[in-house]
Amino acid sequence: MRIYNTLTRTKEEFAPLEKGKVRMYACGITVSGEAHIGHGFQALIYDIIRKYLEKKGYSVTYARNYTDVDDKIIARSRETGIPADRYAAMTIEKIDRVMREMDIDDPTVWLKATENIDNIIDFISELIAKGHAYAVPCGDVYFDVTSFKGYGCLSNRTVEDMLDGVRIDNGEEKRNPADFALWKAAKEGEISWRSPWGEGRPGWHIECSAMNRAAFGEQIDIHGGGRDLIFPHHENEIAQTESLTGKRFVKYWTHNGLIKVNGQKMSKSLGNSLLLEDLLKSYSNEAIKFALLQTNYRNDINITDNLFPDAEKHLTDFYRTISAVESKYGKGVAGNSEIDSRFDECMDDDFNTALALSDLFGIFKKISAKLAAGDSTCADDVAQVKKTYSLLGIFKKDAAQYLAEVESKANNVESVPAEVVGLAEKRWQAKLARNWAEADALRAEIDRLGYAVKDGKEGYEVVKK
RNA sequence: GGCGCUAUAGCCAAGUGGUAAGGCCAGGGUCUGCAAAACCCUCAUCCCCCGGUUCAAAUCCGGGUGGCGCCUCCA
Repeated sequence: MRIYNTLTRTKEEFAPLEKGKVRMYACGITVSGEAHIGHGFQALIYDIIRKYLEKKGYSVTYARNYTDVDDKIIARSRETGIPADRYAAMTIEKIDRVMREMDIDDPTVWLKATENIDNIIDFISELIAKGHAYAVPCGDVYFDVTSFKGYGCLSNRTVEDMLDGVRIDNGEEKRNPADFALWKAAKEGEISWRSPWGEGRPGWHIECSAMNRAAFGEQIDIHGGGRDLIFPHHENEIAQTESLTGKRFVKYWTHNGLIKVNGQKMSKSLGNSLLLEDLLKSYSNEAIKFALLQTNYRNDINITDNLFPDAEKHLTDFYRTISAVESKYGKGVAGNSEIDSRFDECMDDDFNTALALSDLFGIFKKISAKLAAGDSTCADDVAQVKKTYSLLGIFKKDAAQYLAEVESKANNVESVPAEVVGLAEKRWQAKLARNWAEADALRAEIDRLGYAVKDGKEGYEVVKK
């Protein structure tokens, strides 16, 4: 199995530090707002990586964090009048709920910054003792980037490079503009904890280093997060942890691509954030996953208007086939090793979910052909597909349940005006009377109103064009 | 200005040395009063440009150009 390592910019053969065991950590969400599709994608891909490693026989410990104290949370707290800790807890609850709706599993361990304040303070104290960090009179503590020779190794930049674009705030008392905060002194009315440097709160980067150490010790196998975290967040984690331990912190650094909407970066300022909660109103969680996994996790995903509808359509087709097979032959027995080994072959190459999903079209073509030919082994193939692909979070539902869900979500999106419904009914009657001229005239009328009539065997359906 | 990612058909997208997967769209056909659906067929002599390495390159190297991102909070 090969994994792309951001540190070396190559795909490397995967071999954990300790045989048979994998320690992995993925940076979670700063809980200042709602979960968007980018958060969902990141949670999804690391959930899949964890599950695939387990399938390969590894015993995986997977930790994720919630950053539950930061500037934005404090700002939200001010705006809403809700205490920061309560605001964070409420947001976490909301995010957890939507992730469950997405059917993304919890990690082995959930870590929260506010529950690790002692670990963070210890970590900072040790850095100061070793000469890698310094406290300034106002109560801030900074990491001294010049004290760590490897600084910049992940993002491939030097301290000089960084000074080029760094913003210098006059209020800060840093020795070097590239130094970053480990501890921030509390301002009036802010949530804070007692520390050797006064009342304050942890900086963002230190929490991941400290919680990693608390959860795993000095070294881990896989560390993940969005590509936007490479610098400065992950660079700083390396600096903090490695200057303390003197050991390589992470064996494989992995980074997922970001979500773009019609070619533009998704951001709050552009107002194009797609919230999971909203998407789930229109699409099944499986369609959302299918859509996201059609692109390699390392690439950015460009969400175009037809991405989710197409994914839903494909899944609907697949589920219809599953339904037809199961109603004829019942539930089969998974035993098609070809489907499963081909899937593993794709996943072994840096979790190539895009390739694995594209195989489904061929697989279902064969299943349909078998069904038409009266070959009952198609039921076994269906059972295998469900078993194999459930790792990606699809085909986990009962076919009837899925089809009903999609229908109700589709109805949720479009409601047909009564006028059109009336015309369609008139047309159906004309059709039954074999009055083709009138039926066609009514079809044209409905068409003008922006709807289309589709006849089935037993009735008709009206859809928005 | 520095750093990184990326460039494959109208669109999405896989493919890291052996001669272009898959999906959408489009076109043709079968079927059906018509339409839709379904099914079948077709759809990149070529992978941004220019050089180089090689028997062989979309794939490796060098140089360009374009797009995106990071350098401030960000999955």
